[in-house]
Amino acid sequence: MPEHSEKENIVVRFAPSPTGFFHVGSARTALFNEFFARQHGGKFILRIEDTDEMRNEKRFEESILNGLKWLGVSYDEFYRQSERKDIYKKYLGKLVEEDKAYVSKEEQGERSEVIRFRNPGTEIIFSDMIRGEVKMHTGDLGDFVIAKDFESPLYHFAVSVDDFEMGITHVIRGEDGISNTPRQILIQEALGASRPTYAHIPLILAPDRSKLSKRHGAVSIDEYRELGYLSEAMINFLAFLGWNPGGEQEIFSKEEIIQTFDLSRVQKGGAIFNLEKLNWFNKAYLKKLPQDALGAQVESILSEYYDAAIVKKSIAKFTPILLERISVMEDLRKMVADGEVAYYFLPPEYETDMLINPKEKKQAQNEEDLSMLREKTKKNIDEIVNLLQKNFPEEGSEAAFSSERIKEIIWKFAEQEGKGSVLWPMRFALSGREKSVDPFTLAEILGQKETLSRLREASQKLEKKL
RNA sequence: GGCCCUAUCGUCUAACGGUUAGGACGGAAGCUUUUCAAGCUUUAAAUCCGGGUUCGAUUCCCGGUAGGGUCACCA
Repeated sequence: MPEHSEKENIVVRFAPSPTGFFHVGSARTALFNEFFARQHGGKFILRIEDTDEMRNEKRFEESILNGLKWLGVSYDEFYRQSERKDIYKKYLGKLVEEDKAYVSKEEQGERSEVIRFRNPGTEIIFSDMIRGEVKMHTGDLGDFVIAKDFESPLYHFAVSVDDFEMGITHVIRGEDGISNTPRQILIQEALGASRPTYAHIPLILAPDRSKLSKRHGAVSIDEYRELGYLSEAMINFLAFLGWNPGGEQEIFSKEEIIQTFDLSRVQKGGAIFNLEKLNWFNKAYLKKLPQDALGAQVESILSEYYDAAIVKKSIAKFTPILLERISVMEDLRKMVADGEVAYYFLPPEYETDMLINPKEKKQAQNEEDLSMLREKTKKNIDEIVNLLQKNFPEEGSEAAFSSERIKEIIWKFAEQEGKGSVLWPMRFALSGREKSVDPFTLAEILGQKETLSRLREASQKLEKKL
């Protein structure tokens, strides 16, 4: 709701260096820049800081670009520092000419000559939108190196020149940049540039409160995307790490975030990257997605493991059930690996006595009790078969074979005999698992024919043990 | 170590001098078609410590402690 957008011409930049895969912390910095720019109708510049030829890699730049695209971050201008060497050279020459920098003979280090900044050693006070006034001495910085030679500017110099040339009004970056600020301000002053407003956002931490890095698991945006996380969830999660609009609503679309975003409400302390909360966000967004789109994804994953035709047949029925159990698409593969999906497609294999309700089985004192339980369980399964056959006379009337109808038919009998003694065996006969969806839903998914076949199979297995 | 930043439930956070310190994730318990899942309900759980200022401090100030960042011819 910014009404003042026209007044100030805001220009921000996101300036990553392509020396690693797109980190979630970087992603959040990019997002905060974008929120701020969009809210104020300002300009958002993407600047690849690739002055270190030894460490840059094209694949890292691609990772950043792909990640930004995935997060829906669009930029108004794009630059690579490696393509701007003439500009740096010009300013370097100017500073040397004005004796604000000088070519220095070196006794140690890689090369015998570098360009150093003539540090006036003044005290720098700058205001930070998040932290307030920050004061630092620059004397102990000495005459720091700003370029290896006229062709090879170093980070601080390139940043300062670019921020100046590009008219950057607000520098929004990670807290690790805070101690770089005085050096950059010194260079700005030498350049005659105006000073941007700073906002140093807190770092994203690992669970042990150290800086989040590869040894803590997935830290790159690429990994989360590949695991099937939804970009909406990632955006929401990242935005709420260190910032929140104050109310009790947690689910915010990117548009809503842009509307309410406020740098002065950004937290000062670092925030731990909490995967469980991310998963919760993901699940919430998963639920909001249209079922058929999700069904297509579920189908394509399951078809890798099971007969595609069978998967296709009842995809619409079990997609919602599967979705209830996962927070990320990738979890579906885990479910398959854990055998939690197979019974939809293949007749289950199990120990016969597993058909007996475990609560009853536990109470059995001896072989005789157990035998009686087998008999009772078989009787109950037979009755279920009987009821089903009686009520669904024609084979193949799949449409009528609904969970509601099945429940209606079985329910009275189940209540009569004890729900546990009827429902457990029924469910187990159909799934072969101690944990599964409820028997009625499962029966509907399997269809009349398969349901009866599995029940009869169970009955026969019990028969053999009697 | 120097400089700098930070400090509310386990975690993310709300409360910008007066609240039974609120919400969410996660945990526990209960309910539901005696398994799961989902859902709903309930519940445990925090102002780092010590001094000030003030009628009154989570909130303001100082000190301590703890954590973090940064100190390149990397970015």
